[in-house]
Order: sequence, then C-alpha cells, then structure tokens
Amino acid sequence: MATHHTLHPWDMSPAEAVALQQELRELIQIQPLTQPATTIAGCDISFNKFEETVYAGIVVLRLDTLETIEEVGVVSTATFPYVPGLLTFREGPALLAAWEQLKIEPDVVMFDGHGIAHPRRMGIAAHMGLWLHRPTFGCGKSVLAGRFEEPAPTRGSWEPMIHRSATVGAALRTKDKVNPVFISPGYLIDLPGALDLTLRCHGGYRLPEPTRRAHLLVNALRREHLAPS
DNA sequence: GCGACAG
DNA sequence: ATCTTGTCGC
Repeated sequence: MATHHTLHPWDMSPAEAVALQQELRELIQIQPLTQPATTIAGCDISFNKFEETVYAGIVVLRLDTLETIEEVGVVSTATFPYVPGLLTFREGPALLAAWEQLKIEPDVVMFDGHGIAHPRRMGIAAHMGLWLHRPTFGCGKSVLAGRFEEPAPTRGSWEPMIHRSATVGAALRTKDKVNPVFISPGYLIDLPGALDLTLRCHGGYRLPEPTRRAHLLVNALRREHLAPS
C-alpha cells in the first residue's frame, strides 16, 4: 500500500499552522512533469454540518480511458476547524489515512481546493504534495486568493489568476457556457501540465472526473454510514 | 480600518 | 461543506 513519511505534526493552533505554512512554502517546486502520467487520483471529503466525523475518499483512474481502477474511503474525525487558508489542517489527516489504503500509487493527484493559488502559496494541493512526494494540483470551484478575467465561453478557454503580481493558477472553462473552475499547480507540476490533465479528465460535467467521482464516493460513504444496510 | 475568505 | 424541488435557459 502507499506510504509516506511524517513531515510535521498536525496538532497545533491556527497561528502555528500559519507559521508552518510560511516554512513549508520554501519547499514547493513548480515545474513541468518529469514523467508522463498514466494514472490520476481525485480526493475529497464529506461530512455532516456541525459534526466532527469526516468521510475521506480517493478515486484512481486511468488517464486514457478515464476508467476507475481503484477507490478507497475512510471514516475519520476532524479536530481542526474550517478556517479559510488552513483547509489542509482540517482535511489533510483524513486524506492521508485514505492514501495509506491505496494499493496503486497514482502518478498525479488532483484536489478539491487550491495549490499555490493561496495567500501563502500553500493550498491543500501544494501541502499534500510535500507529504505524498508526488505531482499534485488543485481544482477549486471558487477563488481563495487572486483575481482573474472572465475566460471566453468555450470549453478550454482560460485566463490567469494573478496574486501579488504572480500567476498562481487559471480560471478554466471545462465545458461550454458553465462557470469556470480554478486550476493551480501544487507540487512537481506546472500550470500548463495541470490544465492539460484537467481537460483530459473531462466526462461531460463541469467538474473533472477524478474530483467528481471522489465527491460521489464520499457522499455515498457518509449516507450509508447514517443509514447502514 | 474594511472587506474577502478553498471546503 | 451541508440542508433541498422545482425551474429557467440552452
């Protein structure tokens, strides 16, 4: 099964988490993929409002056929609250637990959230890349940091996301006339590479298949947990 | 000081 | 994120 080494503890205050992100940002490497990817994983979390139980899931698919080749789900407990900019501290631990259950080691990982399109360049995709030692990028449904111009209405059109004079991601139209998604590299991949993979994962919906299937998986896991059959 | 603020 | 049905537009 997939493994990872301990990078840092998770039990800390929001202020300490911010300080840790400032240290970790120095480790981020944005560069073209060094190996062509064959498999891609999508990660997501689901939970009931006001409850601490979280359902984390990862779906692995082949990039050429978009066929699902593995999926794992775990039930865990979140201790950290949701704080904009500190999402990793709430969802990261559960996702790592799910990762440990994988038999396949995905070539690249897509997250529901941002990579370096973050106030401190340490969105969940960037942060998890450091833990997984693997190319990662984020596909968010809304913006956390940065500004952008509206991309043309046709699928494939995109406009850069600018934050403090730097291009940190892109607003990408994954389907004609639907709101764009926000793609940003996290680790060991660059923006062109992340955009290419996202478009290759099109299954007819606004959200790319890895993240979309992971979302369906964790919601199913949560509901069967409430109503066991 | 005020507004913004991934999931 | 989650709670939820129908409905307007392409």
